[in-house]
Amino acid sequence: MPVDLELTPKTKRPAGERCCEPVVYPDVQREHAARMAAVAKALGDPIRLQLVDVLRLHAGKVCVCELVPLFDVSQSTLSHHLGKLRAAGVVDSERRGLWAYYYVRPGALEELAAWLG
Amino acid sequence: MPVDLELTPKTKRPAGERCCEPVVYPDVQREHAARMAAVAKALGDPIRLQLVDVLRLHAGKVCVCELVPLFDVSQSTLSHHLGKLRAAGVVDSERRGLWAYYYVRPGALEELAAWLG
DNA sequence: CCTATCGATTGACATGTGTCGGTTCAATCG
DNA sequence: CGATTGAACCGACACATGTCAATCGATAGG
Repeated sequence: MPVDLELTPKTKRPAGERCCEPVVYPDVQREHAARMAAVAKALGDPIRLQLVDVLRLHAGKVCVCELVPLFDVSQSTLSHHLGKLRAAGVVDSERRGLWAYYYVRPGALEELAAWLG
Repeated sequence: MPVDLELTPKTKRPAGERCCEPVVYPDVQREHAARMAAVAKALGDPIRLQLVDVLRLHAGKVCVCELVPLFDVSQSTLSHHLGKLRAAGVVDSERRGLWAYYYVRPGALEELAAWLG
């Protein structure tokens, strides 16, 4: 798990010699990082982060019509943000008749939270 | 602190009446969210997240010349990513002669980590 | 000095993102 | 049925982002 980079003391490279051993970042960790980066990216917009915040404060499911007035953007923009959150697996929705209810997918933030420690 | 959204049972609005009370998202929380979103955005790229990962695994400072061979991108691209991380306050660097050493700024991830809790 | 190295900066480019106004479509009410 | 409503979808647009090759400034070695 811990990538073992040796921190060699630096001297100017003697022309043609490599700076340091070609350390490899393990593939497992690469996929791990890619998944977490996708979640972080989804949270990387103030509106989306606030959406998740509100959704988490109500453990239950929240109707879109209650989310829209919270923000200073159009309904279509909000729908777009919700779509991004869903695409990233952070959130999911359930349609009941005319209304759509969103909720944070349980465990969706776990991996990232654990990594951030 | 907890935004109190009442989850009113939904019936079709009688034309002209508002869907729900205009609940306000407190400004304090807005700034809080903006700060965290900025950090999340910085972590929202696989390479940048891996950079932070490597930097954290070495509690100390890591030379750029050791970071470059870890990734499959050009030196200038990596420099660009490091610049973004620094701009977001996640990382800082220290120049020693010809070399630049990067490290994760202590506490930089705390707020986001606590929120993800 | 002259030259090579480290790492940041610049310019260019294709692609992605946030935003909006309209439109669409299913569900609902009268 | 016909009209209305909630919410997703569709361009369109300006702007940001990730990437590279090329260049530059500072530093170090010979």
